[in-house]
Amino acid sequence: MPSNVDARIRKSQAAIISAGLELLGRNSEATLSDIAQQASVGRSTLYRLYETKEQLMRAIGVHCMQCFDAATQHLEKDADSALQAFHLMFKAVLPLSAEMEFLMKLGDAAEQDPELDAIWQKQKRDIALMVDAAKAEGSLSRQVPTAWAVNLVEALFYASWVTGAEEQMDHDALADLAFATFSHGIAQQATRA
Amino acid sequence: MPSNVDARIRKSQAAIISAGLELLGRNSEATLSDIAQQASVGRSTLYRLYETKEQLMRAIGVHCMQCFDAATQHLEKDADSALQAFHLMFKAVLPLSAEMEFLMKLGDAAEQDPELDAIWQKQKRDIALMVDAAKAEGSLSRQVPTAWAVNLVEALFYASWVTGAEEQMDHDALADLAFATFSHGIAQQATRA
DNA sequence: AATTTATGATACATATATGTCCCATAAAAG
DNA sequence: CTTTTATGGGACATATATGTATCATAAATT
Repeated sequence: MPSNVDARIRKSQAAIISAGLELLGRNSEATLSDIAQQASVGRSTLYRLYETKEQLMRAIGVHCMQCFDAATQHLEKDADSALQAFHLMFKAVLPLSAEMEFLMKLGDAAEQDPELDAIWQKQKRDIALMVDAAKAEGSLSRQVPTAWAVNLVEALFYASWVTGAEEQMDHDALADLAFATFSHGIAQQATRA
Repeated sequence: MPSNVDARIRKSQAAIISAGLELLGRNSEATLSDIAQQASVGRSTLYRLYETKEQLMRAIGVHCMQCFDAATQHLEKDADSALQAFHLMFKAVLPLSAEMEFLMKLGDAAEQDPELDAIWQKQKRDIALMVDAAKAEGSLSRQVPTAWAVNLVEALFYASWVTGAEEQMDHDALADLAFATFSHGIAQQATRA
């Protein structure tokens, strides 16, 4: 899609978002000068495209959400069951490590910004729906609070990301570990003597 | 213990550490002025006691580690099994929510500071020893990488802390949830048809 | 090819957090 | 009670990130 906006702008924006994702992900106090340099873009251009630092953070946050949405959109269609959807989710999300790192490190900054917080809460609501579907299906225990399950998913993202960074494990193996931990951890105990 | 240091210094230090724990935990870009004010202490006093902001962060980090150590020291003695030690650990650690929040939000700042990083790594090594003990005992699966189990513990701390902040759940219930998720999640599957 | 438009470099203004110094005062220590 | 010592407040210096404005140049759109 050509999109009726100047090609130079699109190029600059892409470079800035990518650089910001990397630098702000690694160190949330990275400077706009650092980001401009990393993006091979003049500092003026950055300020022309994003009025303030918060707007840049917001733009990157939105970008991350779009990535997540794109990666997780078709889960419910492709999955055999509501539970399996979580497996596909881990497989789809773990490769987005840069975006994950950004959202992780974002943390407190997100709470202050209403727009970023809205994004974050929407993600959680989507996961909550998946949890409820799995409960309705009978594959997740109704004893487990939905809020716990949702936060557990986030936590498993975190654990996967950290483990992937420390050890040299590929995303697929991590996704399997995460899903096994998730499902066996809060699955309804089928047959117990 | 009177400790041969002036009573005023001890009082100031305690107030500063407490204020820093709270403010830096909530927003890692809190100002030294903010902290001094919250501690009801002159800014000069803060600078007299801690030469730089990093030193203050370090001091708070050390304080947190001491709290964790104090809370988890007797686990292995009191626990019936290596696995149960994790249950006691969750119960002991979750009430330290301020310290947890600080260490969570610390994140990237810790990696930069060698002393804080050393503290962090030591914590992980201690947990790794507990994991290995539980593996040796046969209550945790040897299939699960120790690194994964360690990061899972951290992740469950995170999930517990977030859930506790969102919902109004008491620490004991959260500890039970976390332990159940942990043990059923990576436990050796006893009898499976 | 002509025109429009984004770019990058530079200079400039500003706010703010950090860190230092000093001194009268108050509170411990002896 | 006397001496020692930490405190708090204020003034001061400094570095640095943010944000603004200008303009010649280069790259797109037409």
